[in-house]
Amino acid sequence: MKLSKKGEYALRALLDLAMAQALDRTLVPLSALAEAQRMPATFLEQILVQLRQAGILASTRGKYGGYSLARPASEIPIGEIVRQIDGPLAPIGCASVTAYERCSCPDEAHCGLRLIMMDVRNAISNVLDRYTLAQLAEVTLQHLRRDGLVPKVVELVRHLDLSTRAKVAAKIPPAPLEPEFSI
Amino acid sequence: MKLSKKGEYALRALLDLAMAQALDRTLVPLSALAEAQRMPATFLEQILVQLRQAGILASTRGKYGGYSLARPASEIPIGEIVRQIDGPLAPIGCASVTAYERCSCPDEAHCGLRLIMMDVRNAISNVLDRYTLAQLAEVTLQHLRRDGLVPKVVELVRHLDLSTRAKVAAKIPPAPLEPEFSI
DNA sequence: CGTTATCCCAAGTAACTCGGTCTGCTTTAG
DNA sequence: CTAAAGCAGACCGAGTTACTTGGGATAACG
Repeated sequence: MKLSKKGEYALRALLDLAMAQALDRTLVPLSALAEAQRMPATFLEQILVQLRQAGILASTRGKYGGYSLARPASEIPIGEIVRQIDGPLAPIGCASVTAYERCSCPDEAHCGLRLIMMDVRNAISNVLDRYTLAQLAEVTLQHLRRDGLVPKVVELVRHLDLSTRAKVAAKIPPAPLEPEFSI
Repeated sequence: MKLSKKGEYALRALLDLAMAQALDRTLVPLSALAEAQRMPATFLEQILVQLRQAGILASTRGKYGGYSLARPASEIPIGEIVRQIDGPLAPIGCASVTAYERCSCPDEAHCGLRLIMMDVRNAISNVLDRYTLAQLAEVTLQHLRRDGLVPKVVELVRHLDLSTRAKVAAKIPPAPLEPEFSI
């Protein structure tokens, strides 16, 4: 029931991005994301491209460019990220809701295995599809604040020319406004 | 969050074995298990060996031999089978209860990802560690009975010389008696 | 303009895993 | 002795994973 490294890196990067955004650093370069969580930058790049193509991430090119969330973090369920990178949540195809696939067993109608695996898939979905990136970021920030800390990614962005970066960031068209929390 | 084919085959074979046992066919040859669920016999064999070494399965060699459960089906949680074949249930090592492993993130104490993945691992465990093979077999048998059917594996064993097979089966030392149901 | 920091994209790749097969035993009932 | 079973383990091709490499395209800044 493993999550791939790719999936893990995607979640780490997005979590950092969401926290940075919550602290008004909306545009974060790949290098900062990679360093903050000690992930191989070139590998992470592929993942971020995939997330952009999936409409989860937006990017700004050129000097002082970087990545930002394409939508408010509160509208990005963790399950969407995992599905995008690692495929369906269900342990076997015939138990999947979003990507059902017939399995090899001769009699699916009477297959107890399928029933139990549907339970598992629902249990997973009940966690991953309920939590959003915003909640995940909020919880993590609370933990950090409690110990008087700031996310490493934010530290790293601080060193950069902030005034210019802010100008670039300001150009991002539909300023992703955070709607009210609703859970 | 996939279950491997190996894990799937293990569960299918054990489910058939448990159903066969519930219908007084305690000793089932590899060939019947493989055919009943259309699994490649030589591959399945490796899996069954692994399950025997793990103390889940017992085997009887020689003509009219076969496999049987090493313990009552009610004492074999599905989670144990999955862990044995596919490793820990947790999506990432640092969220595992039974096989914790430090992850690469620089600050595990404040890692929100870990928290949510522990939720996932608990959700999975709440399904797989609560259901036993006996319950799985019972549910499946009920479904079959409702439609007047019998598990294919039992059909297949029927064709074999039953009197001899029963004699062989009788030799299995501590007749795995089914204790009272306790859920 | 050129430099520099950034993202974009496609290809390559080493190691590993998956899903098996093949070969040749040993054990046991008849 | 033979047939039916399990045992042991080497082998293998294809795919996946987790990366790296290399060569652009963009955009700010001097």
